[in-house]
Amino acid sequence: VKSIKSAALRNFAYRLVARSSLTENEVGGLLDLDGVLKDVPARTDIMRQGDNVDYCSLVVDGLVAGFRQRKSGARQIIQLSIPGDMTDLSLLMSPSSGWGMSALTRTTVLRIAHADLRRLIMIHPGIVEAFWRDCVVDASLLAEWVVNVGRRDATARVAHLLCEMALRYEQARQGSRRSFTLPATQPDLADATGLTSVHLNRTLAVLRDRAIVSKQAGQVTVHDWGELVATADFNPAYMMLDGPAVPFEL
Amino acid sequence: VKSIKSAALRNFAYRLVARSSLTENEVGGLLDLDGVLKDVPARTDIMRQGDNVDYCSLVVDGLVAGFRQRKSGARQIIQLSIPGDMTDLSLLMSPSSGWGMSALTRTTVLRIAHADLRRLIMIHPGIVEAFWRDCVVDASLLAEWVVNVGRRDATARVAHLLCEMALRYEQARQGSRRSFTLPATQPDLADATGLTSVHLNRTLAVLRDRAIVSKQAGQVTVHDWGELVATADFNPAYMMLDGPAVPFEL
DNA sequence: CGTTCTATTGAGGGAAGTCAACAGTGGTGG
DNA sequence: CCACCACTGTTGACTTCCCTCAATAGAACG
Repeated sequence: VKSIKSAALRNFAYRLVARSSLTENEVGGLLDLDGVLKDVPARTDIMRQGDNVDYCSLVVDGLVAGFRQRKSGARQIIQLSIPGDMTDLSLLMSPSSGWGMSALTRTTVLRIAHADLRRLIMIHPGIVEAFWRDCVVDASLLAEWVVNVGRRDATARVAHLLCEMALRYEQARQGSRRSFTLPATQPDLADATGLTSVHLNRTLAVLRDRAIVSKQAGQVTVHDWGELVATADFNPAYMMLDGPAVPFEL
Repeated sequence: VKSIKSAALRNFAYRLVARSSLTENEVGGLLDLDGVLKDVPARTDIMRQGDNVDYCSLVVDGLVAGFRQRKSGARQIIQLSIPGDMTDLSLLMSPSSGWGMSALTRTTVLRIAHADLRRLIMIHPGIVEAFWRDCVVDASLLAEWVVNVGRRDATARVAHLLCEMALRYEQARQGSRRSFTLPATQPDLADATGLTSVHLNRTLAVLRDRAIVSKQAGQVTVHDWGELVATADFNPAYMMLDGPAVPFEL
């Protein structure tokens, strides 16, 4: 149990360090965090929109979707969180959750109290910056999702989502861009791309028939990365993967 | 000139204070900021995606759109900034601009150096929180835009955008939700909603014919706010207008 | 006073949605 | 251990919402 927690915290620290310069001391503070492990079955809500909670959820294993729902029931997935992601760091700055959270597959999360996180950022200014920057990165992904559903047709949309997830899993050292595990169902992917599950199915078939990418029971295999990038009109700049910015100082 | 600047800074402080508790001292620090006023003609780029700048832009007057563009040229507007908004506070956490900025109408912005803003947040921890929270609010708007283009039809989409802008102008004390000035052309609104300008025109016609809302040369008149909210499936919770959260402390 | 942008309208086409049926699959409980 | 059941994936036929192309009038701007 202890090793599971520390592995998860290491993944989280790794994600932060990819974009922010942290001192050894600060990384140590991150790794010293503790929380409560929660196992969540597939297809169950972790949090509802508007809920007030006093902890953040670090994904240890599985896949978590943030979503908003219309009165009609139509669901739009806003964000996908993979192991090593904190699903809702922005909760530190907001009294209640801006969107619902649902486990798409069997998932385990580590709940870390806001009080602990706040204590940490009071001590280490570099961590404030890293957390804030993490929220900015999430916003940049959101902006690209607006472009995705707003200005790409179904094929490009699905291809783009797969490009993004490929690089994220690769960056998190959980597979490569050529092959990774994405335990989301077709209805889930439809909700993430603003399509219906029927049309998403047809779109995946097109990408498979063109020998670009295929998905079998959660396993995504990219046969032609170049073609995938081309059909998605994918430019990874928005993911801010270019390494840490200059340290935060005057 | 001096009074223009300080009015703009007051508007900005007002926006922050609506969601964050700041001390008098901190507000004073904000109001003491200074920068360079820039006049920008209508339909001109302020910043291109990927540009590196060392200042943030506070909208003094006019309307600024943040957008991303596909290789094909298709443009998606990501964000609209009205007077009192800082267009790109997130630049403090990112080496280069994640999206382009364009003035939709004749606009004047106040450029404030990153160094000055950083100096301010080094001194006042409450301002760090306020800035960070401002980025979180922007992300929440982005999330709702994903829902908008992903899961609403054209009528609801346009209605929703108008609801959001109505409350924002009202909140910023620049008109009321029944009547406000939105100096965006129909092609602009189309780019913000993921529609074509032709279809946006027809959609506006529908809303006008139903006596819900009409737009004449930048002036938006809401004839039936309840109907507008209903057709938009609008729930303002995501705008975080419920006043300041508890002050930031342990 | 032309030029360019903006708003409007029509006709036709196409991408994605809807409804429906069925096969595969995995989990669960008897 | 097997049988059931719910979920997932797949396919077909039909519909519809939105796009495309095109033309024109009006407004803003130099």
